Amino acid sequence: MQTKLPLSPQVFHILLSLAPGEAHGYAIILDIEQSTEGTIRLGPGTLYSALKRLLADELVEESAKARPKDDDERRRYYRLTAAGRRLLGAETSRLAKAVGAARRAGILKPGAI
Amino acid sequence: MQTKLPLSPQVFHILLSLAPGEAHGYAIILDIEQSTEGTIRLGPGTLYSALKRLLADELVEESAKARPKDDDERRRYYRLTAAGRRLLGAETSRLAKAVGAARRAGILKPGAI
DNA sequence: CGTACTATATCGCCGTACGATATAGTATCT
DNA sequence: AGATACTATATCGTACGGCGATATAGTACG
Repeated sequence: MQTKLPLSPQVFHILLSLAPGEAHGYAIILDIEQSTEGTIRLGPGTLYSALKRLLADELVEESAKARPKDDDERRRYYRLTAAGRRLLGAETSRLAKAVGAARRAGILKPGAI
Repeated sequence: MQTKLPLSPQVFHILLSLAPGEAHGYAIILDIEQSTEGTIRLGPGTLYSALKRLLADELVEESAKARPKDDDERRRYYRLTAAGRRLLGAETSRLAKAVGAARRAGILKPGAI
């Protein structure tokens, strides 16, 4: 994968899901669906293949976190690397500029978020 | 093409380029490169195939605008349809929410745009 | 005891981003 | 005049990635 901008919306949301801390794959799927109000839905093919690429590019790493003893054994936890966090920041900044340009072009209704 | 969200960054910028008014293909390429400071660069393959799809989906239409008499005859001008403008607005709103979420997650350095 | 959910993983299809190439007119430089 | 670069659109082939389908299997519920 090209580790440069722009990121696909899917990859951006995967990284964003990992920003607060570690999460396992299925939790990422649910989090993205919830936080985007259903606009972005990842199937397993999208998520696990994207995670594999992110691991290979060292933007994400697997974390051997201390699990509570009733945690589902199948879960694998992931977290951002420093490079992943930087890339997420760069993409966020790019998107913020794009939104600003769209605003200036009068795309959003006055008062829209 | 799916006329629903999310848009690819490339398609988003093509629509955004057409927001102020009509433009021809090559002008779109130059405008995107300039407005993104070189972050997004479309090759002809990307632009013209995307335009073809946007025309087929009636998000963009060709405009027979009044040309100045010294205008390059080869140029073909495009403009947003109402549906295209709505879609661009929906995508902008989606991106604004995503940027807001990233901000709340502390991704951007304090003071960043 | 069947249905649904949780959880990860792989396969294959298909759309699309992209570079290469083609064509050709215009502009600039020497 | 000839070479080079830029403007402008178009098509082709490839490669990557998003995505659904499928597999596996454990958990939860009624």
